[in-house]
Amino acid sequence: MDNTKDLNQEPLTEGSTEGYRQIKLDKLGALQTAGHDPFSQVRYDRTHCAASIEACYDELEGQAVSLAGRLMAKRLHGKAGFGDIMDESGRVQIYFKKDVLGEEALEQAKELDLGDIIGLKGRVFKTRTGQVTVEVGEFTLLAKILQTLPEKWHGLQDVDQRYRQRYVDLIVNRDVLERLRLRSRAVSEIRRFLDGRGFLEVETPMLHAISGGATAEPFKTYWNALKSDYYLRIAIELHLKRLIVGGFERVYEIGRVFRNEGVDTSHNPEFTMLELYWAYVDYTDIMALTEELTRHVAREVFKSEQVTYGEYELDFSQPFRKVKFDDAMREYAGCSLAELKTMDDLKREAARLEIKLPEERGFGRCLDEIFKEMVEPHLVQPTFIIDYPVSISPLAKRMSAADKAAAGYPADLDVTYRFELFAATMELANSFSELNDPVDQRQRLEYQIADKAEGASELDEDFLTAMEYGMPPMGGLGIGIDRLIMILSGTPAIREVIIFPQLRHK
RNA sequence: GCGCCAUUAGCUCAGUGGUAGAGCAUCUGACUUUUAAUCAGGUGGUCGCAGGUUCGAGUCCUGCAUGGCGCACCA
Repeated sequence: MDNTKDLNQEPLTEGSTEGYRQIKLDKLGALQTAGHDPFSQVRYDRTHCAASIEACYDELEGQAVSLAGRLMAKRLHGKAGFGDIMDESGRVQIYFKKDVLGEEALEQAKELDLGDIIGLKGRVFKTRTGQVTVEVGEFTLLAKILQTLPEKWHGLQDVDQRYRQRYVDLIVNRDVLERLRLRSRAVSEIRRFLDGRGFLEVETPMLHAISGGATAEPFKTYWNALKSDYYLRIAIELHLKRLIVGGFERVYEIGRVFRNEGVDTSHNPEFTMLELYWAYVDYTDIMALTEELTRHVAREVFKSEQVTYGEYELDFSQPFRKVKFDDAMREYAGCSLAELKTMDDLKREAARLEIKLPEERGFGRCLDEIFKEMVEPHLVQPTFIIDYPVSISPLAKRMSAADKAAAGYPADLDVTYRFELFAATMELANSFSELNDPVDQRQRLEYQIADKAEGASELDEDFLTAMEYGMPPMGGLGIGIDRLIMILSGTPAIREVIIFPQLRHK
């Protein structure tokens, strides 16, 4: 494209999309012809960030500073003009004046477009209205915008475009950048917290030959060299447990897992999980750790243990409520686990409660459905639901007869040492004293397959073999990081806490 | 996958079968402390895409695409 073409030959397109772009291309071409190619610049030395100019005004008044960032506003006044420059820290006003810059540089400044990236050196002062400002002594164009930024009042509202062009969203909707920055800090803080307690971060495969560790439909892929189907992992669990067999005693992984399911305000098909395993402790230790971790991140990163989340006011400052699964069912579904032993029991209660059970699914999935329908909507404040039935807990250890008696459960009720953490009716964490009996484990996984649970179509024999080498008793934990960030940042939409959420390819 | 709704200028939006609009942005001119700068004058449209009804469709109908919400799927 000829960037130096005469502007007068294209008078009719100036207001069109191509026209806007062509005008900027022409400006760029003129600069390049004059030997001022912005894209030849490789660095710009800064002394300050934008936000520090106002924050440190008392020390900086009258001082020379250098800044770099994006031009976000222009207010021209003939032989002078104001602008706003934005960098990651924030914005500061800049002032161009002919007396200081000279005629040629002032003209170049007036040619700048909203969205151009510039570096500048200047003197800090306050205008007569008291606005902290940098009077520009010299400036350099570091990148030329060719597109047009969205409007300054309303920004970019179109949800589709916000996610597809997240870079534009980030430029004009600064709260998005701030929220994603908090997310990163929270993840760092989680690592610090766990590292400080002797946990070792590890990385395990994302490509799995057998999909396991959770009940979910996997994404399938194909490994050409091996001529084999593979799956993207749906959980991290089974590999981390192998490490505990091998002798690691405290491990965790923070990483992406993939589940082949729909998108809604609390689901993205790829999401970030924290899983950790801690040898020789039980689920009550993990419960304490989970509560401590959650409160720590709320306090250190989000600076508040009270959060407004949609219609809810959540309070993380108080000890989290602990409710037995059985008690929650009695209270909200009006039936105890002792009354729910067969598929017929479930059908009877579902009919009474007017719940539609999933078709062609087994006992566990249907019991889970009743819990989800009747109990979960009540779990607003941070709440641990504890002691899940074995039918929906294939990897959790069975409660001993002594513990069941102590907790008041009937001797014939099969419950496990398991908890889940809920807040704002959403599941945040899942944990148990891990089953380490390889014979029982085999039976449970076979039951899952017979129960037609999704993803459970093939036994992971190597995992069972690992367990046969002896797996110490341990507590395990999984936390949905995206959901935790949603809750702690008060953002009731998972896509607002994921940098590039999944969308249909256009 | 199902239902409802949306899609008009770069962005945010109005437009109720009869000439396609506003604000911001952009262009031209004026303006040396403005800050949603101001003032004057312009440019800018495949009304998501494809059909149909009608003398006439941005508007009504059908299909498709993308998105939103709800449902379904989903520890």
